[in-house]
Amino acid sequence: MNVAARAPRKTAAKGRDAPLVAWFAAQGWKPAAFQRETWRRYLDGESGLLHTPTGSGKTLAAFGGPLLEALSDPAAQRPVTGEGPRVLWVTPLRALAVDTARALGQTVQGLGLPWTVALRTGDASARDKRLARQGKADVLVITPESLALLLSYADASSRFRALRCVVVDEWHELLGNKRGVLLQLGLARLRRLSPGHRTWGLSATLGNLDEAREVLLPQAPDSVSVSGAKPRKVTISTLMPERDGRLPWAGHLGLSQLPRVFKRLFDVRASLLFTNTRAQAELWHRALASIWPESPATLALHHGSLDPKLRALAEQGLRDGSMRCVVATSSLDLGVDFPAVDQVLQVGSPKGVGRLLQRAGRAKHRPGESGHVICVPAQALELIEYAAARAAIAHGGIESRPPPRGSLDVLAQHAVTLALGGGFQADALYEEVRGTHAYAGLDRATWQAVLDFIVQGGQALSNYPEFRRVEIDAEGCYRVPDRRIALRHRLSIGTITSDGAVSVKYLRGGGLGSVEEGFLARLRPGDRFQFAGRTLQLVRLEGMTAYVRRAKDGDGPVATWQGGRMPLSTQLAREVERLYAHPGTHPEMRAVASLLRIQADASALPDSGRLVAERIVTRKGMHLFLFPFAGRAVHEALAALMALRWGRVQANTFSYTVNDYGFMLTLAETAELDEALLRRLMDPAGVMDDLREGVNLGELARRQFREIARVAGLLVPSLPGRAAKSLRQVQASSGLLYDVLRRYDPGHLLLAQAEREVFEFQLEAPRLLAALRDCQGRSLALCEPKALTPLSFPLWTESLRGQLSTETWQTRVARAAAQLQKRYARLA
DNA sequence: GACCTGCTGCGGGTTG
Repeated sequence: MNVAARAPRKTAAKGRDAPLVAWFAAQGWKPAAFQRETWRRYLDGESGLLHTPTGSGKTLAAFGGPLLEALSDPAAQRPVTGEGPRVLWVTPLRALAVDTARALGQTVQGLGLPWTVALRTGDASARDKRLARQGKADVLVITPESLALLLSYADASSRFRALRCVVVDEWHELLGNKRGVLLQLGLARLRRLSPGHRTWGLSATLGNLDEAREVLLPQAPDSVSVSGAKPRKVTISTLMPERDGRLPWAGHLGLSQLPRVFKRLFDVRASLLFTNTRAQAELWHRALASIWPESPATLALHHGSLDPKLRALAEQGLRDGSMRCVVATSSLDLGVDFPAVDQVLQVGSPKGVGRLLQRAGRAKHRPGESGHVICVPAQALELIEYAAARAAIAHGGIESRPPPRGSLDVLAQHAVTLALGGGFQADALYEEVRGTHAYAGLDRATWQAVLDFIVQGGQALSNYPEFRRVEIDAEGCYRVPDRRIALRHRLSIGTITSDGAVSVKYLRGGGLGSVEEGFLARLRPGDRFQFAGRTLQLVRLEGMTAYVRRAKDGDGPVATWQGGRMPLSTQLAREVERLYAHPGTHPEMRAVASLLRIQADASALPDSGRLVAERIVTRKGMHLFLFPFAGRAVHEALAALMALRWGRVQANTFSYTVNDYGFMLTLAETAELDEALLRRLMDPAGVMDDLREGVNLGELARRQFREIARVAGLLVPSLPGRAAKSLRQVQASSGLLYDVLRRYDPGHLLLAQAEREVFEFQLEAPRLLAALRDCQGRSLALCEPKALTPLSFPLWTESLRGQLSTETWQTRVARAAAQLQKRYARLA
């Protein structure tokens, strides 16, 4: 149930919240209706989810309840002495934790409560860590990982006795991933240790808000979502191509828009320029720096592979207003607000509705003012995505974040944590974890397999003592007897895994960040490369550290990373598809009108009820282009699937290229193709079996297994301060484990988990199935255009990339583009 | 003349 905050009801009017209202008044504020509503519900003993945009007083809404409770009860004001905390505040980000701890501390002080507020994250002060550890903090701000750590101490059960309230900030960020699952387990533990406390989640707008509440509060199925302040209106504008200035048909960098972006940057004081990839951010930063008229210190770069010190510098500049522009990736999507930012720009595809909203919201918060983002297209078809995002926002079509279920690696980790944290009884813990959303369906046999796994590693590994982590004592209690195992486990707590990266350092010390081994492998000492917004020269590579010196200038490749795939979200893709057929009045659609005319004339326009297929024969062979608009990952699986099935009908050699709109299947030999065959190739029946055969499942599962093995505690983590392990080392140990298990214990729970995750995450099987079913219901427009079309051209250029040098590639693309332009000139 | 693909997040210590 979703309730909007109304005027406070009678109970509140009776004045239970008077102390806070008075305090607010003294600050010159007036509590909002949703705040008083949240306080009232808290005082009535309720848990719930508070749905409200950032910067709207949600902190005081969530903190107010426990404050009021304490103000009316002298016993609750007494500082805790080992049984604390009273309030546990969970946030997914360290930086946010710091900010929150400060804000909560000021409030506590302002109200004259003798409480201690402490921060418990990896980088918290020793004092704060000690307070947390000894249960002497009244208010504790913590991350899901640090909470797991606290639960791993033998006296954990006595350190949460005073708990009255748990607040989970930015719950939408955790809901859809394994970090959220780890937190679900932690919360279930807290409910056991301290029955009766209340839990409040804070969430931004989300497609599955009700589900978000149910996952957070499985123990309170009739709890409510309180809607806070109205979400800020967000407007989207596009840096339209100038009259006659056309946009490229392919590509994603957007540097052709540099002069116009540059002008926009100097219209205001401070801007955030968002890109989709780290390499793209590096390129844009470099391009801007080459024409930057002000002090270089006013332009900065921010992404996840930069040294935290460099990132902090950029953030500080945004905070104190000295920064003019920061080029950033998602590393600045979240977290602390930067009131000095006047304007947000997004280069290239927004990828998702929620993502664009989030970025738009990073601009200055002024009461009553709407959020705004200026979209900068890198290629023509992206214009449609901007219009689609605007349309989706208008009717509230925002993405859901589906919560994971049954992640046995996380469960195994949690079980070892609790075995450390005073030990557990199998049956009691079974009931406890079944109380979470993620493991509500856990059966006895699987639970037993998890227990066997932590006790002896499973049958194939039982001879190796390092996998026998947990012992069962005479009372049937599961415990960790070995201190080394305890240390190892605490070191590998958490669900975030990443492969070893090479850190980049100056000879005289001073880290710049990290790059991937694969990128450095292409360089020799003396070579130059672009990273961290600088031109660097590689001096030498020592283990997992690259020593560099600053190069005056010169080229060299820009650092690249092989990150996630970020497929276009289903919501956005559907909207894009709809706009092709029903352009409406969006200015972006007017700008692509001639392009759509070409597409319609030479082939057909996509539509919600129509699937466009193009068959084009070139010297290379026969190309089939198909446009299901289902995102990269799905298209990859779909292309593999169709190649396999087609090969069964007729022997041939297949290759494919994919993007977010569709894929291109290339056949070495020309083949017959009609609608009936196409439909057969896309038949949803038997998809799973065919995928198993068609994609290299073994290799995918091997990779997925590496991450699962880490979370489950099978891989020995490198100790802090010691050299990081190279990818090859980790690959070797996880690969060995994988092979051993496959051979001697093929039913091992983690192997099954790896395969499941390959289907779910890498192949996006649920979305693939949905796409296939959806295609079944559509009419087919099987066209045979004489030349590449606006939709097929980008895929064709993509397919050339692997085969040609950059230069030849450029020439080929340019020539093809020129030919196309001539052919289509009469239409455009 | 149009072109360089792929994000983010966390985490030790039983002592000073």
